[in-house]
Amino acid sequence: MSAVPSRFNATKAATEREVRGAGGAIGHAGPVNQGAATGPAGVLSHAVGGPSFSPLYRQIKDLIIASLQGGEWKAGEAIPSELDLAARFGVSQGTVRKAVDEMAAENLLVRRQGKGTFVATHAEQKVQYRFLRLMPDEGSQSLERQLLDCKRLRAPAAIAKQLQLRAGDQMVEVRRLLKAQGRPVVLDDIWLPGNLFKGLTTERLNQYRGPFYGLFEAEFGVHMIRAQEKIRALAADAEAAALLQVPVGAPLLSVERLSFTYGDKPVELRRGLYHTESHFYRNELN
Amino acid sequence: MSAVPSRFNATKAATEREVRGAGGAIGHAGPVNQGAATGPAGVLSHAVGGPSFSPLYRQIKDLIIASLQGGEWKAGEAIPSELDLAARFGVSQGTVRKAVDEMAAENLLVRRQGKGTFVATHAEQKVQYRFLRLMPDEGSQSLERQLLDCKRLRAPAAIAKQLQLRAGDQMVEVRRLLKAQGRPVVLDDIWLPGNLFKGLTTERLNQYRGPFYGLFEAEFGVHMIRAQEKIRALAADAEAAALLQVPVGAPLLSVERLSFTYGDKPVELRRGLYHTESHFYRNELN
DNA sequence: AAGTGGTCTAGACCACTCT
DNA sequence: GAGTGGTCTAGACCACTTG
Repeated sequence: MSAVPSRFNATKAATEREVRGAGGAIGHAGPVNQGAATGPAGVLSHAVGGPSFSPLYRQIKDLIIASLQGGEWKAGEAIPSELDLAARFGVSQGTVRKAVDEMAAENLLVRRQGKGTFVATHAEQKVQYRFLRLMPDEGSQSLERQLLDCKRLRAPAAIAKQLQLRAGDQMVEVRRLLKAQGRPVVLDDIWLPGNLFKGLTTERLNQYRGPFYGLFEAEFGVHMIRAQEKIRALAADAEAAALLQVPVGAPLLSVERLSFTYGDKPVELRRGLYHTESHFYRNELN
Repeated sequence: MSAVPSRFNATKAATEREVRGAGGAIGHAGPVNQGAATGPAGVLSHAVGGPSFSPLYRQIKDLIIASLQGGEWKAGEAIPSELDLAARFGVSQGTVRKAVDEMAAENLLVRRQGKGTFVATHAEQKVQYRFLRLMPDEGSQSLERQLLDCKRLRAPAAIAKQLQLRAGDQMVEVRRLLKAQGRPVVLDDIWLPGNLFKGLTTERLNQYRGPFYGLFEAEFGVHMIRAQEKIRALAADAEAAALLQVPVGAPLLSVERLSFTYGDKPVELRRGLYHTESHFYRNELN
């Protein structure tokens, strides 16, 4: 459940200061360090010179992430207040705040003044298409979904490798279209690890309203928190041309996406073909 | 030079508290508010119910941005220390810190522990290609530049509009190739407002080592801090095909970029055609 | 040793939401 | 009014860089 984190690491701080054992008590335990006025006391998580240096707020962050990963709080739910978390971890509210601030910046949590802090979700109207960068040239986004296929298969080596599975492991393959005003715009092929998505069927996918990632959170407890995309231009082959209703050889945007859950674990591979005649892929550079 | 910012805005805080005039003294002026123990005093920048609400750290941030915009510190230079800035603005170090934190998160400033805080620049090795998302399938990035053209012209309406100029205003047009291992990969057309880039010539562009954006900072004081891109797939026309050494009709990535400087002012429009046979456009989704 | 940013704490008060 | 996150301050000490 909870553990009081070790303070700092292999530094001079470990000398001449009060030192605590690793097995801290749960709940309110008072400030961890009483040795000096307010300065942090030292305990090392590795031996001197070890590879890990981590400020206290980052250790707190890791503990909160571990709780998210363990399903202690589900997508869309509130996590405990900052004061509660501070008491639980035996640190000040300011330290919890800094941990939560980082997680909010990474879109793991959402702060709402006066209400609390909530586990981020893909299933809300406001962030409905968090990972979808396709925009119409005119008008606003509104896409219909058409499921083409959903089947189980043994992982081909190339796909297995990216998902860190063994070739031949069970996996789910989904193919679908996204349409705008009845015209096909996106053809997606999606691959998911079979062990995480047991019971995923065509019916489940068709019943669910909202984006797939909302379904994955609610039904399978898999949160997509980050993704990498590789984008290229390529010519439509016969199959893609037919499905997207474009001539063979027409230029299409190829978007290959690898999505990660907590702990940088890859849990989805997706290959999208975008017809960019009246839509474009938007990106912000900072 | 400096001004003590107004505290908060049209809120209850403005009552029963010490109030300062707007024309604060420069340099160390002591804490602005002595009325209560530490709480902020109130002055309104607009009348009650005005459209502006801004916490103190954001007002400080705006003042720092104004100084950047005014050229008080140039790209790559150090800005004053947090304590100096705190004294200058009459606020605590913590408030300056929060302002600087936000600016560092937006890549306007770069913090270096023990050394100071520096104005971000495109001219450093570490961030050499901050806005270039093209990656080779194998090996590491190394591109040669070939300038094809640099001329002045009167702005066509479509381009002028995006740069918030009037049609017919002076502008600079640059065309160039980027090559990897001698093979052309990117064809860029670049449009710049003529009034900001007086004296930009083929020679200046060819002489400068490093990315264009480094030159723009150093020679013209124009910092690109943010950009929006619209990406599509299209077929190579005869001209692009010849320059990129691909067949006519070959699929290319079209990347249209609008870049902004301080104050969300657009200062560059760029249209790149990328040959994505052995390169791809990388993107991170959060 | 001095100066800079980085971390941590403690306490005050403000703004927002809900009961 | 109670509870939540948001802002601001003050002070201590740590880590890193430079002289």
